[in-house]
Amino acid sequence: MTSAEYSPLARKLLAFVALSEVELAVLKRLHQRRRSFVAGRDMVHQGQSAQAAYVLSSGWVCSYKLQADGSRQIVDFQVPGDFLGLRSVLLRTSDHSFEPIVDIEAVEVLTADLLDAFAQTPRLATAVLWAASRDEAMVVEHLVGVGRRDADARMAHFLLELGSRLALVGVGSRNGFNCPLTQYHLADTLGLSAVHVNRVLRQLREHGLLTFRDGRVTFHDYGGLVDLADFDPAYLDQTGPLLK
Amino acid sequence: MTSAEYSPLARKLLAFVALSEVELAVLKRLHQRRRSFVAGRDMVHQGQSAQAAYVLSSGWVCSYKLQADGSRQIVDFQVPGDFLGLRSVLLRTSDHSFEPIVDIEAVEVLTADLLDAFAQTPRLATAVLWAASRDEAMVVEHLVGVGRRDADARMAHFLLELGSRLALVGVGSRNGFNCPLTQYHLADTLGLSAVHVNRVLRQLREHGLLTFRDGRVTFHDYGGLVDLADFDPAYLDQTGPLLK
DNA sequence: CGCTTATTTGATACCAGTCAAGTTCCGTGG
DNA sequence: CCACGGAACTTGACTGGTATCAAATAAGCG
Repeated sequence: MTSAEYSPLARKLLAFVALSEVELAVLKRLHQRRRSFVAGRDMVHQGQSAQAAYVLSSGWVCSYKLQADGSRQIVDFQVPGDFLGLRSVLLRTSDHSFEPIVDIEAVEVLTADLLDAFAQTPRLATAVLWAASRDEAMVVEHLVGVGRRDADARMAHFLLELGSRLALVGVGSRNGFNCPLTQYHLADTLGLSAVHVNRVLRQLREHGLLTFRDGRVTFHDYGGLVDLADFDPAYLDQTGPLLK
Repeated sequence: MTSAEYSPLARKLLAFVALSEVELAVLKRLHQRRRSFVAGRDMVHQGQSAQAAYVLSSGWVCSYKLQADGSRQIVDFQVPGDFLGLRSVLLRTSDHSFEPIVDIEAVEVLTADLLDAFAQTPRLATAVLWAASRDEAMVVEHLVGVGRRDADARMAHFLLELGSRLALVGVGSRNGFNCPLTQYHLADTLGLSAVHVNRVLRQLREHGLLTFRDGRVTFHDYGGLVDLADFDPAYLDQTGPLLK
């Protein structure tokens, strides 16, 4: 089997743990049901108990939490191959909502099937734990940004991280990437107001660092951005299977 | 075997997954080596690759990230029974540093032993995944606070969460809890300056909500704090084993 | 073409940071 | 026993980064 034939999830997990034919087969049985969701309409609502998780096949999703006062905080974004709602399933309560940024395709994974698969193939559980750890590392980096970086550095760091993640799955490079997000998404991600996001983007543009325009992010001065944001992609990169 | 005889880690995992005698025995073999660390001196340094994780037996630890400009962001706190450095082990790079707040006792868990144990007893891997998910849920809640709550609500939410966590392990109640943190710890946790932390604490005190003084947090108006912080402890609570 | 959504810009207000100085508390050594 | 030094805490005055309010301009879309 060549790499191209694997599902997005298999490709992701293979970066962490070398899986046998048997384990890959178990993995394959996990997700049979394909589902589509349209942009802008929530997939799962906060507080709702989830019986299924998803693996994103195509499109972008963000997960966020709403506050009593109506403001929202976007926690992270999922791109193809990412898990979606794994924590909701494990903790038996959806503590997030999920919004598809564009129309998406996802495969459903039932809780019971997932737990069965873990019992059958321990290495699979380890692989998922690994993937979850990487996701947590991104949330941690996000927290640091919101807590301790000013608006410019926060924006630069976020867009650099997103660029790196997309480059890892083959979409985008050091020159930039296509990006369906609105400035409101950026605001809710970075803990800023939409108005200020606009000003920050203007500043970055006027300083010759990057442009965010017409659904595309273009990096004009990658090194300058890395300096500004103190960006270190170590936590994203996985050079090869950790467990042979 | 009665509950009191379990190790802190076993007690924690039993809240998520019912473990057999065999699994508990595997768990017990995992941590044989006890280690102590003195307050204020880092256990693991950022960037250093870790070969071992720890389970905290007694004391408090915080994990944090340092920025190039010298500021730091505390990501979370560990109290007895919590994992420490699990992500560092899994991702083979320590992306945090750990500071013992007071003198602590911890048991060392070697990476290789942990992975072996997962292979032998899949349910153990599932249990650890569960525990890691709860930890991530706390980081997410922390992110929301820093991104979208003003300083007062942020402080109130943090102290309420800490109180609830401590109550779960039997230390502290709705009246308050003993707290070895300095106002600098609070500042680095909440993304505020130490000066402003002091002002916020004064306000909360003057409004009759809580006092932070002489190593003790006292809640004067629990309901008022819950309102101010929009606090919902659902993500902390685990009513019983999810996997029988 | 008129509606809505996204973006842009200016003016003003306020939350929280910074700087500076002072207090309390405690441990240590003379 | 007291003097000293350091760490944590406290308070005031001022500054500055972002939010908020308001309005104008573009860009899709039925």
